[in-house]
Amino acid sequence: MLKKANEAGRPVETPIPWEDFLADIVNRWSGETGERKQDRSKRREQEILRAALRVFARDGISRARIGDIASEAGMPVSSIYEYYPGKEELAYAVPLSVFGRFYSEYAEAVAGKTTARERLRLYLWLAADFARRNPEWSRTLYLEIWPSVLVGETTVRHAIDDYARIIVHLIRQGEAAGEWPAGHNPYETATILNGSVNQLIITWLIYRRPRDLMKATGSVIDRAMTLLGPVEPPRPRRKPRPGTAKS
Amino acid sequence: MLKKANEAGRPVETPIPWEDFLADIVNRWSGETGERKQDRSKRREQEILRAALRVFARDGISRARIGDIASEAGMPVSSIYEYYPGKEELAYAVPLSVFGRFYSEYAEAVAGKTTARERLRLYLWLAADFARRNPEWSRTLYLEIWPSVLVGETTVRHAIDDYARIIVHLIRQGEAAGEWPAGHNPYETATILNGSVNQLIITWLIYRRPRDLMKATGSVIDRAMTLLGPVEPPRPRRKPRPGTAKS
DNA sequence: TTGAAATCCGACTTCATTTCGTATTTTTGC
DNA sequence: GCAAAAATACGAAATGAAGTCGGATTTCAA
Repeated sequence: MLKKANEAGRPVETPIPWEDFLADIVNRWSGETGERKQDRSKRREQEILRAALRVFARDGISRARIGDIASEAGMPVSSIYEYYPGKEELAYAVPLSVFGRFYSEYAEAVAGKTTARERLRLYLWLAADFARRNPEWSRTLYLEIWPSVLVGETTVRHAIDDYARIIVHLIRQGEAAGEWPAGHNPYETATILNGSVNQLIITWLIYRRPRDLMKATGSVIDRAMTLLGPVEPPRPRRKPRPGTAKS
Repeated sequence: MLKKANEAGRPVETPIPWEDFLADIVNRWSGETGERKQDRSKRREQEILRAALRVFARDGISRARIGDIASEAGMPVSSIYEYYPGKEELAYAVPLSVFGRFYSEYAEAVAGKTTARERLRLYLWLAADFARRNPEWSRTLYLEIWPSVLVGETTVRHAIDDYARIIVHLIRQGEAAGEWPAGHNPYETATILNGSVNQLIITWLIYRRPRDLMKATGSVIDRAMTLLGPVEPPRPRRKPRPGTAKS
């Protein structure tokens, strides 16, 4: 097992087993949304969240009205306040309720993968695919919540931090396993990977371009991941040359 | 002159000279903010914008109150409405008033650069540096305006579109000049470059990390730009496509 | 200087968020 | 099962910020 040195005084913690690391995160976000005692209330809370998801995605958080969410959920306005202290808190609860599903999906899908490269590729790919399949959620998360100043010390912020943590972890994992060289700052690499995929998703959400999001995602991920190092150590480097002049 | 083929029916327009292309954009955003007749009004409008910039950056757009902006600017609330139809429009006007400065700075700094690679590198670098030097502006732009759903067919959106257009243009420029091969989709390359730098800026704005933004920016840009191709093509001896450029 | 246009500003209106007291339903103790 | 207690539901009323209006004031050009 390769032993990694600390850099810049930050504990690197490579030895944490991948399964534990991931399970920890999955558990943290798959919990129930609230702490309601009665069953009826739990159902009601779900209805509020589903209604809020739709209305927020349709009108944007700032233009959305609690009244609309209430009627969409089929209950009086004041009942919303029984569950959430205000509009802002509700807006933060909405993406969280879906975040757990993303991590679960990933945990299940990644089970068969053994290399850090495969795991990382799948992770980035799934992020885009999940956003594509849950457009109302991704609209609210990527266009309104994620970059917002308002995200102070909130729970959503921790969920988003975990999102990035996984990428950094996988980069270190690949270094430790010798899948790619360890020369670069993992945070910088993660910034490039994460930023590329986010940019792709955001552009798609706003402009519906590229038309085929997942095709572009595959292509962008593959290119960005070449920054990690050679695909397969023994293989001589060959640049992708898709545009052959003639067939 | 290199003739580029259209792809996906979108006009490519490579032949547009760089200077004209850039001057066009600089002019578009360096104009005056409003169409006020009196001098006093122009000063007043500037005061509103400056006050709004501060308050929006401090409280976030949704929490900011027009009343606070008014007192910060030393005028009654209703005077704000004399200049802007509402809070949302004011929020969009704020970043625009600074956008022109960014393009001007770039136009001036890029004047000496002759290769597309240098121009592109400077552009990305300046974006981060400008954000760092104007934290109130960048906070509002990157964390609230830029990704927002609310940015429908607004003027800010066009300003942001131009931001991305420049990147794509420079990538094509480098292809045309043989600085790097032309095999890749320029939009994908632009997504990676743009996304990486944006991610870096956003992370810095929220977490103040990396501590030294510009050092990290240099490093991230250099790495991401290696995706374009070899650093120095001594002589473009073999092009992927036949019949390209000058013999 | 002077009048028309531009601008200023305090009071008022509108509308969405949030609070509150009571009614209703669910759970708990026996 | 049956109260009593706890949890939840909801209408109405309060709060507060955004936005409107029309008369007063200032600017500018002739």
